[in-house]
Amino acid sequence: MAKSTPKRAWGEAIQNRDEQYELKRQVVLRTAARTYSQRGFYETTLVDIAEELNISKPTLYYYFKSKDEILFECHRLGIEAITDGETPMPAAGSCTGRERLEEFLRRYVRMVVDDFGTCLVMTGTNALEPENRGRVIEGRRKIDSMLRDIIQEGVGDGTLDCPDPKMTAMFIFGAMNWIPRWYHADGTMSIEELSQRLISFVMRAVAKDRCG
Amino acid sequence: MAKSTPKRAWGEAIQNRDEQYELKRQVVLRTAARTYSQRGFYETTLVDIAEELNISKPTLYYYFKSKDEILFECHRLGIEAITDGETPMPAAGSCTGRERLEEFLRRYVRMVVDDFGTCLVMTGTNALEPENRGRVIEGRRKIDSMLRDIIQEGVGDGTLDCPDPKMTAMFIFGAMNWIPRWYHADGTMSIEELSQRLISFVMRAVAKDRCG
DNA sequence: GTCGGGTTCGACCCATGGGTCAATAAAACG
DNA sequence: CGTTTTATTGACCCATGGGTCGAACCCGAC
Repeated sequence: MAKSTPKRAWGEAIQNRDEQYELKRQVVLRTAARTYSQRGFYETTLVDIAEELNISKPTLYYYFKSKDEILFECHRLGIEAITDGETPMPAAGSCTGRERLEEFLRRYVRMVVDDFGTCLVMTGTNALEPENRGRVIEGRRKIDSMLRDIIQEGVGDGTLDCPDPKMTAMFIFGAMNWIPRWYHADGTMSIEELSQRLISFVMRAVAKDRCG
Repeated sequence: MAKSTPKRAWGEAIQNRDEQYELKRQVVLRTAARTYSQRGFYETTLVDIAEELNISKPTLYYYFKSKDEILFECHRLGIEAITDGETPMPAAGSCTGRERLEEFLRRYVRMVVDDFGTCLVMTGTNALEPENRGRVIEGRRKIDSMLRDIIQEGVGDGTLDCPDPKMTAMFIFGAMNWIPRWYHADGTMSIEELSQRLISFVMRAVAKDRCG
């Protein structure tokens, strides 16, 4: 039960005040994301999160204004991992739709196995307050249309082939969003391997020319 | 807000006592399943369900012993829709693995768009009490291995082809379990059409010989 | 009728858990 | 060293919602 450092609750190196603050916020978010994903949002109490960090509940309120906000930040980070990746997606037209699809899938899988991505797809948006909820839904919608557009592009340039791009996108999202429910990074299979398998599965389904 | 029959809350024809009881139980379950799926388990209060039925909360307790039991029954019905279908799955060996796969997918999609099936895949098992939870997980495990076995069979008889049947099964379940999150039977697309699209998507990915 | 069981509900109980506050401890500052 | 600012917490508040209970109600049977 006791974490690695029983005395120094947070246990990071000393930095200046503001950095320290931001750093602790991040730690809270990671922990919360993990706990929300594992036990579910409503099954997780703020005391649970606090205990995992060896701090007290009111301290959480020093960094966040509500349980809801914590969840929202987790979702936001998950979404941004896709929409504002450090290296941007190759622009439409710069390569084939099929290549862009592969790149998108690789990114999305990487996102979805991360704490925040997992939290995004495991906890529904129901829990969020109306305003935050709207923002998250908007973000997801954006990601949805990214994939849809890529598929459409691939159909256009002849590298992909499927009857209904919109529905196909949903099937693909389903396959990927389900990953956190069964995949656990316990060494038996690397993320790269997982990602590769998913890509070949999808490619067999939608690529124009067959390739095992 | 007011339902069709403001006076007679339940609104079915009169039957004998026991049938009436069973019938009302079923109505409660359907309503609960729908509400749980739409708003989420924790966002749904027993009063919500009661109001939707024009009855009071204590009446629910005349038919069920807890909120948890209601959810469990919903899950149970969802699972049984697959495991104990009226017409049993064709036995292994009676036809090709590929044919059995198609049949399984058709069944599963039909299940997943039904109220209970939707509830099963939308609400996590976290909400359930340990005992019921175990039973549900056991049921899901059984369904999982059904699909896995079918795929394996297909690989064995040469009608299917995929590198990792276990993982492939998970991708397929993901694609199907995600359906309730975007598909709504509002007339624009029939369940049969949906089912057919899903099947061709999956078949392109795992069938040995290509067929658009 | 009126009796008796099946059915329904208003009113209540109470544990849970999100959220607050005033008081402390720990740094930073001079 | 005081003093101010930042960080942390024990103790508390209170709305919510699952669950209970006894009274009332309905309805068929004698």
